[in-house]
Amino acid sequence: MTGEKNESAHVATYLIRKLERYARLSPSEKAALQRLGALGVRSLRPREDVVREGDRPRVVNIVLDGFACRYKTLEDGRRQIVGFFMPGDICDPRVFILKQMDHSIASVGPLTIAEVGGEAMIAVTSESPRIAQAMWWATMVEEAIAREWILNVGQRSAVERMAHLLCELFLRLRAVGLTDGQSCDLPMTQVDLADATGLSSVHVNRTVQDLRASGLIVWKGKRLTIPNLRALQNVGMFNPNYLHLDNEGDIYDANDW
Amino acid sequence: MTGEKNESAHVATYLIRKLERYARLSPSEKAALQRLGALGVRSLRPREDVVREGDRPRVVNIVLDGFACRYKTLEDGRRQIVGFFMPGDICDPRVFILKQMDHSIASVGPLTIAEVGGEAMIAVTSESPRIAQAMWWATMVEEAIAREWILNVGQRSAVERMAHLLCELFLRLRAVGLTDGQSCDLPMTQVDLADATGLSSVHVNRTVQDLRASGLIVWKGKRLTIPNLRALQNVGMFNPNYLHLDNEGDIYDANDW
DNA sequence: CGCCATTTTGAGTAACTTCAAACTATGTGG
DNA sequence: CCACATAGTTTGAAGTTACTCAAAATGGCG
Repeated sequence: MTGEKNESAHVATYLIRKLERYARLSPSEKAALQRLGALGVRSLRPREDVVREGDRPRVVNIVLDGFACRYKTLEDGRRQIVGFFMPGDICDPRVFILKQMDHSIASVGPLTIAEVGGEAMIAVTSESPRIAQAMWWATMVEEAIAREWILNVGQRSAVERMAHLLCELFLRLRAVGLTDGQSCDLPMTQVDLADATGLSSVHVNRTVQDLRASGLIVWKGKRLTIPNLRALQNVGMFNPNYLHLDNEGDIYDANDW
Repeated sequence: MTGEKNESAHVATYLIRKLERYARLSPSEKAALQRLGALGVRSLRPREDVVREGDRPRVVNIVLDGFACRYKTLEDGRRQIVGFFMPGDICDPRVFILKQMDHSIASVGPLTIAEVGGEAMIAVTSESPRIAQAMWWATMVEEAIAREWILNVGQRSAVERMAHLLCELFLRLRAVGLTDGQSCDLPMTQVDLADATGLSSVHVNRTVQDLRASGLIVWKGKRLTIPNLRALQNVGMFNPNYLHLDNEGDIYDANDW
């Protein structure tokens, strides 16, 4: 029950934790983010669309709880997941600039999101340059993740790809405090992983079995354990630099508490 | 000799053309962009690195003339091109926020770029909200392109992939006025295309030959002709929506000329 | 002309796909 | 608590696409 305790008390907890990966925020900045996250809260069941390709984006979606994914489809039904969203992730702080969505967003497991109007997003960033910077940072990290995925799908073998993806998910979850030692919740099915890695679900299954057999992962019923993260990283040739998790904007840390 | 005439007279011609895909700019805004592009101009020979993974980003690079690419490599040498830059493209208007590059940028053919300091970038966007918006727009388009590449590499077959990539390059070039009817300059080698599509260069060669045999492309010595763009788009299941080229910000058009 | 980069060809192979069926969990209603 | 339905995982076997290796041909350039 990921984050249920926090959800009621602090809607934007993960958002704040995420942005604080870039720079520490002042209490008033945190309060502003809390207000953002509390605006319009929406709950979805697994596998529901949040926005569909072709829609005119009306609001900025911020993930409060659960997982979502961006995906694109080809005319003939082939589907590619092009990114995962987890608590704290902002689905493009400036989407509303665009006339139409070029991809869809859907829930993976059960999902809670905040819907924030464009004006509110602009307001929060124009009031705090540090938040504005943090939004740019988050956007660049997203782009970096997309590029790493191109590398993943373009060059890595099936085992490498799976290992890499699992490392990424684990580290991103850990960055917002959603891991529990070596374990974390993972609501996605093998079919989802297939769509995300560009492999067939059959091959994903065999690959997962390989990783299990090597003792690199323990994965049962929506719960993933990585006994030796370093080892899994090696298999996936995972270099975490693209996640830019090391408090890069520490120069911008708030000093007004 | 792509853009040589313009280069001396109007350094930032393509940058302006590109941003005007989003919203028409006022003369003073254009002048500001001209000044940006004229700051530090740098020329590179083919296959030289502009920035390397691990570097601390110092400046924002803006392509004035020629092609560049972003690429990432794996420990064992496998290389993936994760995006191409062409004249008018900005290599991340806010890179300097990050502590280190998570990828490298290199010239493809001969390349001319402008190096713009972070302060100048901030200045130009804070002076004109329309330019600021246009920078966000350009960034989102870049991300959209990256996502489309994930789809390309993850789901499309070799022929589809090649067709799709060529359509993208052609349309992006056309958007800044660098096509000549059905033709355009393309400095990349088949090895580059292989690195960009995640295929082996041998297979790229065979795929290109297929496309040639079907009359879909004429490609000889750095010059590409697409006799029937619609047909090539169909083969690649190319939907241009992700390029957001249709003057999406027309509401923001300047009315002060 | 000669050198080097690039493209092209051939042949054998590996990685992953497809299809189809069986098995296992999970949740629901009686 | 069982029976059933449904979603998800697992297995087997055969097929394909694209890869590798290696060599030959072509092209561009000084």
